[in-house]
Amino acid sequence: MHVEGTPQKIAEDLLAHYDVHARRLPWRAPPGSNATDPYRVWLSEIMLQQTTVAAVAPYFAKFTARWPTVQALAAAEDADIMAAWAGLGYYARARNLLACARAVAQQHDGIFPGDEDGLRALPGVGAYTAAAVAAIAFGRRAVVVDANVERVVARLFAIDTPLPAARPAIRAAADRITPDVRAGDFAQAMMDLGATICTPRNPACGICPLRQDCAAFRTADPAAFPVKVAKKAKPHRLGHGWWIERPDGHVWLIRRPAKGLLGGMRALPSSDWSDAPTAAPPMAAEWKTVSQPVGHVFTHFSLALTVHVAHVANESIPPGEGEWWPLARLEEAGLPTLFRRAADVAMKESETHAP
DNA sequence: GAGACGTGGTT
DNA sequence: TAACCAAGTCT
Repeated sequence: MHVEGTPQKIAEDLLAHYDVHARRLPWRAPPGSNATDPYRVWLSEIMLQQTTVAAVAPYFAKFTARWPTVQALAAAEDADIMAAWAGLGYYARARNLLACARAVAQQHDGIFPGDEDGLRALPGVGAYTAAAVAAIAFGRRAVVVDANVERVVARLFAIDTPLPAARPAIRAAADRITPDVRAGDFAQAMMDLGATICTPRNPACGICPLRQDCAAFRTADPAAFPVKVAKKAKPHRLGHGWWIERPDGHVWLIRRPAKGLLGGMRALPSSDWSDAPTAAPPMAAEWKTVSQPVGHVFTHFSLALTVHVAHVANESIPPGEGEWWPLARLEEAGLPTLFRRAADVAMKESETHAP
């Protein structure tokens, strides 16, 4: 009969491994250093929500260079934050980032709350992020449960209840193995383990420091945990985007409504996105249609955006709110990826058919 | 509880 | 190719 790892042994084994193998990441204090800046921890945690380390790294560097403190970030213009976030996705995070920075600057004297409840009350900070910042930045014991921890814990204890129903049991198990000391290291060690060894597919059990503690390791298929229900297929949608260019090198950009998809971001004027979008151009002009639509996959649907190009006079005024943006500085407009790609194909079309 | 909410990399 | 997945939050 195998003796399952005690909670203490699991934490000890994991932290010993972490002491040697911790990933060096830009938002992590160097080994042996206790210098954790809550601002940098918080910023990294927001950026890392549903986003890979590789994608976050350049954005973290850019943000911390431009806005080194929460006060600096709080003083930034909305448009500058949104443009700097462009391409990282989940733009509600950028809106909440600014709201949170301003709340900390104005209501907390620029000092982040040091406990989970205080953090949880801030915009964009949910249960995971509050626990992570409390543990990593403030050394508080907190039960930090993200998708990595869910997977590691489900395997350690062979929890076979499907997600999301398994969440309470997983959380309770995570609570049991969370140590009273080094809570921040423990949380990051669990996430490192999930990201590098206890991966969703083909976990590297052979080099796992917890394999002797792991119930799933003793089954035929450790990767079968956690059990998940199948997701439904994404619908396909169609849409039209309108590239309106002036001979003096400007394009007409709008800003999308603050809420909803790509909310608050600059964009090309576009139709609704549906099975049968309205294809009426925003203004009378000689429109050319780019032959290949821009394909883009969002979280809950995929889109084929047909791009239409028109060259209009310098004096023309498209309908509605918007601004003429200089083509030479298009990168600074901070277009989300869909519209950046639409701009690419539109400009290629303009090149080809220039008068 | 379930759906909205981006993007890019991997399988 | 299509599906799956990533340090989740909000409604």
